[in-house]
Amino acid sequence: MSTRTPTSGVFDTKTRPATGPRVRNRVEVGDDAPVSIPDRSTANRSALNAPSKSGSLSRQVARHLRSRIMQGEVSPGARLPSETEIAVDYGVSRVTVRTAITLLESQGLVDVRHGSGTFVSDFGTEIKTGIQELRSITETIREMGFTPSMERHKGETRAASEHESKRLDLMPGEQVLDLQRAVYADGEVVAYSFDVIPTKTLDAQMLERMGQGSVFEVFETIGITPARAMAELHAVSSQEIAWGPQKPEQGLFLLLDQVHFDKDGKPFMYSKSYFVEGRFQFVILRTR
Amino acid sequence: MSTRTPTSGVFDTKTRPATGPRVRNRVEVGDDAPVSIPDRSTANRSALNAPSKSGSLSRQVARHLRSRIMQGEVSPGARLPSETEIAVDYGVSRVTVRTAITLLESQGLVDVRHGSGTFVSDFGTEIKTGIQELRSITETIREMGFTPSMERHKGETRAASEHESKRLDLMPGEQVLDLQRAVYADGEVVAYSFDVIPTKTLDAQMLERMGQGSVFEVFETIGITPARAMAELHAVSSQEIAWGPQKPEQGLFLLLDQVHFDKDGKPFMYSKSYFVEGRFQFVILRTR
DNA sequence: ATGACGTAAGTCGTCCTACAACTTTGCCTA
DNA sequence: TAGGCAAAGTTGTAGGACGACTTACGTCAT
Repeated sequence: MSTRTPTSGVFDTKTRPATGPRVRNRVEVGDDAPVSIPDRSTANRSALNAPSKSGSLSRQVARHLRSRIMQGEVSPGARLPSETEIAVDYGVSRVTVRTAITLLESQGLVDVRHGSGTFVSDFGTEIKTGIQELRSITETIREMGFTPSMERHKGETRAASEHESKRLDLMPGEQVLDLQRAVYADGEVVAYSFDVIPTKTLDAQMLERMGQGSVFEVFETIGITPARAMAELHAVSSQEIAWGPQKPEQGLFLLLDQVHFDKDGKPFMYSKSYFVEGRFQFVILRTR
Repeated sequence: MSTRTPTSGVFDTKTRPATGPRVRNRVEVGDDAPVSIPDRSTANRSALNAPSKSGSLSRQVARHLRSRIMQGEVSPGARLPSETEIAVDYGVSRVTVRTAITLLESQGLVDVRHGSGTFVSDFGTEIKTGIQELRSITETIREMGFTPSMERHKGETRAASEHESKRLDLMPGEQVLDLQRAVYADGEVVAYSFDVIPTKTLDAQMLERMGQGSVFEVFETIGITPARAMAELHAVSSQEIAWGPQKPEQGLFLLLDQVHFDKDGKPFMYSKSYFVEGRFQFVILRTR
């Protein structure tokens, strides 16, 4: 029985005025008035302004819904309010809500059933460390309940190789920061990270900070927001990758060969992350 | 320069009469149909009927667009026709096209830019198989332009192991079909597939057909629609997996250890797919 | 009382039309 | 020539309507 009875009180029904007037009249768009925002602000509508108002409206709604689901506002298997309800709640059109939900569905977070409703995936919340979500390794480790740490093995600037130039869309011979680090979780090595970062947009101070903590966090401070990464998966068996006292015996790794892009689609980092087989669990939710 | 000049002749202009009347009259489909569908069927609309008419209309459009892109009808970086054009072309509403494109975008196949157009993603490398999409191996191979084939190595019924029972939500000792096959693309082995299928819901004839072609297709015929799969990724190095004359030397594989669920969330297959390293390119688009 | 059946309400899927927001192009003006 | 502005094209959102599908419930015959 995976079909539950629609929980009526989920989400926010309680927090809304039950019989409010709910006005939605578009106040007569003035002829020459270039912009006129119709009066349809509401509780969650304004909530959208708080965390992140970047991107299209539907993406904002998607983000907001996502965070609410992740925070357990709706339990797995339970039904979401109808699209119409959500639309009214956020003060947006049903089209926008549908677009947002389509996004969440493609991420496997919810399950839309024609004629029945939209349900939170039964495993959707368990896989928040799924590989298809872009986040830093340290962040992921921390979220899994371990304490991340890093050991820098190498950190020097050099000319980019042809392969790297192609990936990073660089001119031949441009300088890059070559960063080689071991990643630990609770003192146990879980991955070896090889990052290549163009120095073009960085100053010396940034270069130094890159070696310390999370590369992602440094990027954030200079206004580069990682938006997506195109990753290739490979199985690798080699003794040339690891180093140090904890160097794994068999030399078996899962390689994530990836180029990171910012929100404008510009590549800003090329990295090869070798995850020690067995120490890190990669989960993918595959959908149609 | 990731922004290319919009190639004007992309997609289907060449394959259509350049200045033709652009007939858009209904071809057939008539029958006794009481419903009167507005006259907007067209070339690609009918094309939707051919390969796979399962799922919602927008999913059909998404599949069709996807296959066209995969087959290189539009080169990476080039612009797709406008949503309106596509809608007219397929004989569907723009909303449906938008839903389809949203899907493709979330899979990383295209890049939608407000006010500019929809572009085929250009990440330096050609887009290959997105791993987060759930499809049969044979289907994927076929879409990449190769001819898939299979060789059955083993196909017997036995009692499920404890591990398998847990994954498939079975009672202890229940019977399963143990299927071991090699997967070929153009005669070259690319993967070794180990499928475990409960026999509970199958008759003898189905069991036999399972061994022949795509398992997914057989499931489709009995009303079981694969909806999602929870997959674990591993790197494996072993000589115990492959067999036959094309057995790879180094025995290095990328393992996809996954449980398949139907649309109701019930598990119906547990499979371990060992992909020969280097023969199959897995791509993941990671987003925030 | 019980079971089968049909109906009605609720929900997602698609369609249509219209307009806002954004991008690109190219003409026009200073 | 450089800059700015207008227009055309494209995606994003809105609102209303109806079809398709699912579920719940009441009715009726057994």
